[in-house]
Amino acid sequence: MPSVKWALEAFVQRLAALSPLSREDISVLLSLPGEAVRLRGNVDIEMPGQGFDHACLVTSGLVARFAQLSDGRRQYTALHIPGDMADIHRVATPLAGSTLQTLATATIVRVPAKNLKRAASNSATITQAFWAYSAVDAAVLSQWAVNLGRRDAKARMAHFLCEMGVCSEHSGDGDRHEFLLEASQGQIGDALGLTAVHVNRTLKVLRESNVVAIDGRIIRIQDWPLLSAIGDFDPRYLQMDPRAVEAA
Amino acid sequence: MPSVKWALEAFVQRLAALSPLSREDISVLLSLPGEAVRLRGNVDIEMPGQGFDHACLVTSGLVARFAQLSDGRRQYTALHIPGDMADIHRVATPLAGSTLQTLATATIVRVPAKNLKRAASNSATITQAFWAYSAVDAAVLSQWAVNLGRRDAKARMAHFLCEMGVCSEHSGDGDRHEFLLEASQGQIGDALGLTAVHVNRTLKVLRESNVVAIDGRIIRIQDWPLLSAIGDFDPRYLQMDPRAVEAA
DNA sequence: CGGAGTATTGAGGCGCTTCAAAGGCGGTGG
DNA sequence: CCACCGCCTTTGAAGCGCCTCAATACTCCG
Repeated sequence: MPSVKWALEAFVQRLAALSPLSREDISVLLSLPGEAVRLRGNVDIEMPGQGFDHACLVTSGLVARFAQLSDGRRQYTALHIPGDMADIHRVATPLAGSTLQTLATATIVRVPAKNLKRAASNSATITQAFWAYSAVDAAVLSQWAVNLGRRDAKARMAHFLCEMGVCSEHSGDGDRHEFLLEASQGQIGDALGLTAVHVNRTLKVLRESNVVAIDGRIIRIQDWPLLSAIGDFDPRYLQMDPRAVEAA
Repeated sequence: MPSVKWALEAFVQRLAALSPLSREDISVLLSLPGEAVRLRGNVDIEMPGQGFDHACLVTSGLVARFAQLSDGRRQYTALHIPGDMADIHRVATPLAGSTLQTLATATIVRVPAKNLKRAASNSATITQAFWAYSAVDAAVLSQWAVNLGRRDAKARMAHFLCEMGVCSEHSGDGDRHEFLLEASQGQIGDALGLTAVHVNRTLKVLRESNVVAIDGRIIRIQDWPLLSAIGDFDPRYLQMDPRAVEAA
């Protein structure tokens, strides 16, 4: 049961894994203020066009970053798990118009942007860590673009499930072979650029070939090697997987 | 005719527009060393898996950042015009496996990574500027993901042409209504997640409805309002367009 | 127990891909 | 200098993948 304190610690640990931080940096980051908020599913957290006052630290649940077309359809550009600071990039460019939405019930911590700015201004190593964090985020996004542009529905789904598996394992609850994915099929469609109906059919194919089993929103991956082959999945880009880091 | 000096100046100007830089920062950046290289089209600049020694400053021509599937198909994740530092994000996370390819003949400047690292380490404001630059790059990429996931070929092409128009105008050669796009239809397909054949058909539709005219690789946009309506294009995300910046 | 959101399945249609072939253009070598 | 070759563009025909519309059943919550 991730607490607010846990989420902040996880975030700082991730930063430290990407870029060296001094003991003082870490204590500055751990004492960042923030207001915890609990939200139900399918709620928009930030409105586009508004000023950027607060960054969003995910504490429990799942939060999607998305962009919207003028007709209202959405495309998720990232999914954030507990321990992620979903929109820290806006500290660097407040104009960037990304917006956030909860998938299921989630609790988030609203961290004032000016405190993040100040922390970055006062420590070059913190700025570098934020930059590295944003850069990994962008690397994940570029894999997402490949998924959308060049893979068919089955491969897209397989790649997505592998990514979610590795992330869940890293976030501490569940391992990659069995984890909770708190998203409806329509929301999965917004991640994969598919309709809800086709998400359903695609999952059915994977289920019937005994690659994955689905019980409610629990995903059990029965044949990881096959699934990652179908999705052409290489976990290195996540910079999260201990097994992959070893290999490098 | 963009020179090496011009490209570096354009890059520094762009940085300064995104994040405040001191006079000293600017002179440090302008004296960055680098080796100019001229490359023909369709050449891979960086191989994946190699270490990251040099960043790539585009001086003339067009350079694509891409990811590759195991079957060899490519998806471009960014197109870089003269004045862009194509892979500066790798200074922050060298593990990020983005690779570069020239589209047509291009000249680039290879800037040693360690000089960029040192410049960032010595100045917090330079680090912030690099971070902001990467963040805008990521914002463009997220629009690209929306394009791939949620728009059909015609809208995708329209959005792409609008983006290229604004970028060309900003880079100084041509305006948004008439510019040179040095890419084959197959390469445009790699940007849009389409086959070369369908790129051709899609362009034909746009030509026959008198929205754009194409003469070799010169794009003339005859009806900008209509094209940007078809593509649902809003230039603000580029953080490049003076008219859009005014509006904000 | 009723209602809203979600999952599931079918039928039909369109959009994009694949395969194929012909013509244009520039570069290279005999 | 011209013939040739490779790359690019263009167009056609056929097929499949995904979407749209639609209907039914399930689950959670008030």
